[in-house]
Amino acid sequence: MNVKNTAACMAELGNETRLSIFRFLVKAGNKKVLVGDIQEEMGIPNSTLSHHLSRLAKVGLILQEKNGREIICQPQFDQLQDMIDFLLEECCEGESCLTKPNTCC
Amino acid sequence: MNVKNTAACMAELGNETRLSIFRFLVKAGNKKVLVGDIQEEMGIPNSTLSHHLSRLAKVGLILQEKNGREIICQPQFDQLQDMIDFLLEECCEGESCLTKPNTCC
DNA sequence: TTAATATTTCGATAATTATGGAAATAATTT
DNA sequence: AAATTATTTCCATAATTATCGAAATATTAA
Repeated sequence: MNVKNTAACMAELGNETRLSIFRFLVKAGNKKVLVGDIQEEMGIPNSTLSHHLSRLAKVGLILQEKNGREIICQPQFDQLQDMIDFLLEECCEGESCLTKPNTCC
Repeated sequence: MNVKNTAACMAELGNETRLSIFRFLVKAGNKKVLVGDIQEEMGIPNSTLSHHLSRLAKVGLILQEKNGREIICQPQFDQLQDMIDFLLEECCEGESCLTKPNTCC
């Protein structure tokens, strides 16, 4: 992971609509969630939803798998974890940290 | 934590310059870092840096404490942790998850 | 082979953001 | 008090983004 990638992921999750979509997928976990399911949950127009999903997919936070005329959306936990790891990578240069000594490093 | 707050934090970290600034502060941990130190590290104009710092402060990811004519900047680990926690809050509805069973929930 | 369904692409508009120069403020030193 | 230092505010510009209606595409069902 690097700054560019991590910032890109963060930016995508930095939109309320996309964050809600992503959390919905994270919650669903290994269930098969279709674009239509997300639309029903979120109540936003097709085109808007499609825009957000393609952005999440572009940075690797979700994967879209085609199945007939439906598309299954899955969150990519590895990518999420890499993003979080990068954020704390060099925390406190290995020493104890301000608020919770030795817990964040 | 809620969607609004978390998205706001993510959005701020979704900019490469701000992410670099924030990681620099996280790395420094409990050392006193001044705006000028960050400027030296980043090599960007005063006005641009000030803009980014005030955005990070606005969402609570950093705290700026005035000390004479200098300003000490500190990362807010609690806010960071809350943000990360919210992201995984309802992960897999408590069941094992796709990539690393029982590790993310 | 027509109709229905699921999803994306196109196109336009409004809003937000990043950037940095110049001036302003505020604290310290001379 | 004048000069220096640290940082912010103001201003303008260019770039990116969110939104959604309408049309397009692709798959399945009638």
